[in-house]
Amino acid sequence: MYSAGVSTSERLIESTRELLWERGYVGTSPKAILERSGAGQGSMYHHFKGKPDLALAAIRRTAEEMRATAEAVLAGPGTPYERIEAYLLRERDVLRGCPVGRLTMDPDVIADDALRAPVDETLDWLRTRLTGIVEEGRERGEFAPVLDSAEIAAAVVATVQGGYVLARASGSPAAFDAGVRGLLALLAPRER
Amino acid sequence: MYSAGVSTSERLIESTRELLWERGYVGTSPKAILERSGAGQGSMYHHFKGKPDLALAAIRRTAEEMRATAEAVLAGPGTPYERIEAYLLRERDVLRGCPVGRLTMDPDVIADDALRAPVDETLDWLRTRLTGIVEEGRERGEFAPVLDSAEIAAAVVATVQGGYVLARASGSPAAFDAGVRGLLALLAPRER
DNA sequence: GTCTATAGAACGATAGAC
DNA sequence: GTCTATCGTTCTATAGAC
Repeated sequence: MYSAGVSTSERLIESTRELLWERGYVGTSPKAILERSGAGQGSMYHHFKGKPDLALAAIRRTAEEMRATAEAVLAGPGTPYERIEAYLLRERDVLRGCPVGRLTMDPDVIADDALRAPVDETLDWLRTRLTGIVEEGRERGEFAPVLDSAEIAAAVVATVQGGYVLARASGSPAAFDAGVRGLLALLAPRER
Repeated sequence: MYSAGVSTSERLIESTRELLWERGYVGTSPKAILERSGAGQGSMYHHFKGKPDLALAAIRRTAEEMRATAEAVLAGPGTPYERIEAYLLRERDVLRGCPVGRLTMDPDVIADDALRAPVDETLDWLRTRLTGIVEEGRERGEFAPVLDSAEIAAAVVATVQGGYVLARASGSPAAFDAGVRGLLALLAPRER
């Protein structure tokens, strides 16, 4: 028998994902999740052990989605520089911030190893993925040999994460764009 | 008549500053502030209109302090590159994150123009200050003329703010250091 | 200026009927 | 599997004594 819509547990997870992105873990209450999902109190505690358990399911899915989105761009065509450029310039809802990175400012997420793990793994995967691309560019002569691939990769991810901070502080995506363009200018292959 | 210790309103502000840094605005309750400061319920509402008012006083002071700390390094001796390097490498309690930047992930701070203002102004001041230093370096020939000073400044601030994210995600300051070193390597004056 | 008492709402979770 | 009812606590704020 096919359901006309989505399952209750599915709606709970999706509503939690939205709220975690908007308000973080500390700022998201079970009550708000229930209101958004349309589920009742009992349903939530039937499908999940509690707020941390539901949040974990939501965070895991968000992390997985972020990874897939990044991979789609990073595995695209072009030189290493062009692929990094594509990643940095890809369309983003800048003022909403990074749904994964923002969780690092949540004390209850950082304090809980299970909740922090998917955040850590995702950002670590991204750095490792970018390290490989930078390394490829170094071997090709696109990037200077003196550069450390892992350090450049960290700088790329940090610029994005920090760009969100600047944009949200100023209420405009302009600061994010400026930081990204600055980094790309520094990274750009130049005649030497 | 001199007080033996600090005033109650002073202790309230300092306790709020600590809690905002550790737990953010949403995660900080008046009750927690009272417990940490040792003040009673009545004292807090005598000196401040409520949580937002007290938080505003705390945020303003933290912003002022951050600006003074940055200025102390940026106004130091050395070439523009050396001063930026000194800023990036200055000792930090990396895992605690930035007491100002972390507030951008707080929905209630971003939603309140009065609370967001000191955050915006501080990061904006920092970018402007760095823009001037980069511009000076460009004029001296330390940085390539093709570089946009404001964009480089934004990249510098973003790397720091994003470095905190990476460090907190991984539970280690190493990722912060890597990003900073990556940026410095890209920025370093090279023979051309 | 500080204290205790109290308020109404929201928090996170559980119980038990259906 | 979903619902309503309820629990004990915390949240933010106010009242009023001292």
